[in-house]
Amino acid sequence: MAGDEDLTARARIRDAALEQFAAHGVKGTTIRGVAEAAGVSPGLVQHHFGSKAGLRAACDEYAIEALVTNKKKALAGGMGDPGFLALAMRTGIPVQRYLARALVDGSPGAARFFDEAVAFSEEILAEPGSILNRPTTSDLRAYAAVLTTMSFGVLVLHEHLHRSLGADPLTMEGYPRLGRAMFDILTDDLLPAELVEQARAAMDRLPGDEGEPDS
Amino acid sequence: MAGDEDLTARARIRDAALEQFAAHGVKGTTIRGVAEAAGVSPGLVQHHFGSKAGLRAACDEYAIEALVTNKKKALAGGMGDPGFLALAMRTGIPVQRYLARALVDGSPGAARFFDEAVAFSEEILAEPGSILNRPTTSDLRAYAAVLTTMSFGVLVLHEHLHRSLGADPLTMEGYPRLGRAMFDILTDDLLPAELVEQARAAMDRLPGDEGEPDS
DNA sequence: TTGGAAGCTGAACACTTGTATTGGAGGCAC
DNA sequence: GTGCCTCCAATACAAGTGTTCAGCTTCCAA
Repeated sequence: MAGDEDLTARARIRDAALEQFAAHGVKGTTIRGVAEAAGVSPGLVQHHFGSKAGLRAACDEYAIEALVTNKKKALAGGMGDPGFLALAMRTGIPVQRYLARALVDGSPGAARFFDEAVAFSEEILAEPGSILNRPTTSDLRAYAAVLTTMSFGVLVLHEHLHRSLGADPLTMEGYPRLGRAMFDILTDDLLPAELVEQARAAMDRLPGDEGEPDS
Repeated sequence: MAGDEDLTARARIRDAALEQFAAHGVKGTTIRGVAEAAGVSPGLVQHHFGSKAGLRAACDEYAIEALVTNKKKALAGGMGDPGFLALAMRTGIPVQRYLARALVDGSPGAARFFDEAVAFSEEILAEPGSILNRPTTSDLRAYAAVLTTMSFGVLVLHEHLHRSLGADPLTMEGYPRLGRAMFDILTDDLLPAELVEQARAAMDRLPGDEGEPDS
């Protein structure tokens, strides 16, 4: 927001688009809206990105690149983190919000991003010398996928969490409550053993399920 | 899909709209598209619902009502469930998908729905004689909110889970893997005690956080 | 039979959308 | 200066949008 004038017009357009896409979705944002937010003419958006699809592709690329860079930094910094969580905390908020929305709107980049996050999770979970305890599951892939989904879910629905908690969990003010709650949930034995057994048995009786297929 | 012809045109329009809203978002669905899917003329949509906003409001109302009805049935049936989860499984898939999308697109109905789900979760968690173990947290509200968010997150991002797992977790074929993974995750002590302590301490050092505010 | 209300259609209107085009301003090599 | 490039604004246009409206059927009570 501050110091926007330092950026090139192209960068300002990209940033504005990132924000608009995140806030209103792909269909909901207009070239004209992005142009106005960036303080340029609609024509310039076309000039730099060719089309709305091109603009979105540029946002995808930028967001993923920003996230990868950050991930490398986080890992190099040596902070042991439970997969996505700590990473997400350190990454630019606009980028996160953009990816969260892209995940719902269905961009190819976001899908790739999600899949990589799952693979990364699975890798960490399987690692013998991991910081994490070894998960007790016979279906590591599903374990990783669901864990990833839950993490991203918090991102995607942060607006509702904001309303419910009174502070945006994606900001420094709101994050601690979210983080503590997640730790509590992941640490707690919320489900009584009998209930779990009962539910597992029930699911075993469901049709169309034969063990855990995997590639 | 089958036997649609039995429904009144109004109901067919509503069902088609529910599906289109879920699939393409509010901005992405058109009156003409809904009309075509329902096999009626665009004019009839206007006739029955007045406007696109009216159509959406009707979908909101219908979806929530369908869910509430189902919840009552589930509770009356006496199946102890961990809040939303089992409930969601028994509710109509289109309704779920619609609400998931509405949660992201931001409809008043969906927001209310989310808040009620949090309240319901909190209630069950606090209940002394609950089927669940008592959660160990000093911030029950955040606990319930995050738990709810995670559950809904699975719903919102089910498309990606589908891609990652090879089967839609919202169908009978795909659900067991999702369910088992969720149980594993909620049951596991994934995070080592030292790591949790360390992270909690780190969050205590964050600025802008004074205990847990509550209403 | 008649009248009117309800269900329903298709065309038309006003507006927004993405995109294409034209052309101007400012720097830079020659 | 001249030509040429990039950056940029303004306008124009075709497609798609929500919405309106006149008129058609169908049904049912009086």
